[in-house]
Amino acid sequence: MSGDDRERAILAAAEAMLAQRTLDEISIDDLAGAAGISRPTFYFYFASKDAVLLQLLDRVIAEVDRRGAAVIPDTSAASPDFANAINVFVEVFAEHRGVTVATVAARLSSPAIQELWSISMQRWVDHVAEVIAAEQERGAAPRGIDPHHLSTVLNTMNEQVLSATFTRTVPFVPTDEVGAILHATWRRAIYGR
Amino acid sequence: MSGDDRERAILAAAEAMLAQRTLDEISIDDLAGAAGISRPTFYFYFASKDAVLLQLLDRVIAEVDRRGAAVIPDTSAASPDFANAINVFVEVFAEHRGVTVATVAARLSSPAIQELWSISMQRWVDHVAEVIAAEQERGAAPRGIDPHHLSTVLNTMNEQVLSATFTRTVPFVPTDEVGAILHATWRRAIYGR
DNA sequence: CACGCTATCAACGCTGTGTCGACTGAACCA
DNA sequence: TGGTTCAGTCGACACAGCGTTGATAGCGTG
Repeated sequence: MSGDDRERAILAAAEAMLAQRTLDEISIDDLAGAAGISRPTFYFYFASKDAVLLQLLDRVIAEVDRRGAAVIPDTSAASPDFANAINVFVEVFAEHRGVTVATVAARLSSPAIQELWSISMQRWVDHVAEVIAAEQERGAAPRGIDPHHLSTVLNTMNEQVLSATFTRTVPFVPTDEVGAILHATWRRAIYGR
Repeated sequence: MSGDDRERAILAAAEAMLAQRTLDEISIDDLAGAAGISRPTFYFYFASKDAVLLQLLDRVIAEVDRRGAAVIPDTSAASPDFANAINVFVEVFAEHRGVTVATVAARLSSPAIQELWSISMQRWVDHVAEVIAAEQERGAAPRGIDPHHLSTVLNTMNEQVLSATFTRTVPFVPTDEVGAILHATWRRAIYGR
């Protein structure tokens, strides 16, 4: 087994385990064992557990961006399609719920994860803010809330609502309705009154 | 110094430290030291760090409920006052931001904190859901989103937006505007279109 | 064939947690 | 007054998990 295979094995083991338990219920020994190596050898491939999660998160974010590029609401569109964009988020994060949930927890303790998540969030927030501003510009959406602030709270809402739904932390909204509920709330918050 | 004094000293030390650093940057040794006792003696008073946080959180929730009772929107009110209710949340949690931030982190690992937070959230969600339902009933708010689901996403949004604001985790909205922004978003989400 | 590079791990030291057993002193009887 | 109880205290231990060091083994390549 080559080095690349080992690295892949660690990542695969981590994602599989994260589907079952928290990151800090997983020891480096567990990961190493699942990849067929000893703990010190783990450090040859990754500097820490967080570094593994960081790489998993990086993939997930790349997938969101890739699948999102096709459907992300356009500033120039007459009536931007938020529903599809939100659906991409819901679907991709649901497919990787272990990584998603672990990220939400780990970003509070790991600066690296914090930063990666932060940068991605900012990109999404900025883009949505532009779309909202354009809608206000053309009179389709009312002014009254700063587009960037509104975009921030809506994106933050999505993040936490999805995390709660995935972990079934009451109160939460059902998985199969979460996309529709979020979208309806966005539409009202952006276009309402 | 009596036993009760020691217990109070531990709680006070914990809240003071939480204003500066994370719960898991605080060791039991730190808490014991600050309260003038040794680590084993700490266990005479609390079963764990989480138990200390649990008690601090309990107080904060009690304060929210006490100060909230006066202003919580009434189902029978002609036009419920969400602004004041949200302000109570913002103010009380801001006064105890250390405890608030630690709670958001610890509930992912501590079942006891999870449960206390969960139960309180559910109470707030249920109450707001009733108010929304009443508003829909009397025709002041449009139907289209289930009141309980809407209440869930709005309360979840508040929780996360406040946490992000307190930790200054970008993207976040400024502290002095967060109440107004949340309230404006609630109003649109409940009454909009 | 020797040099360097990848890959590996036994063994170590460290930090933090939680427990056990023994000790102290004050209050409360008998 | 002298024993008993009990809240309060801590030294010392065992343990889990992290991260590092240093030594080793194999493989390719000039």
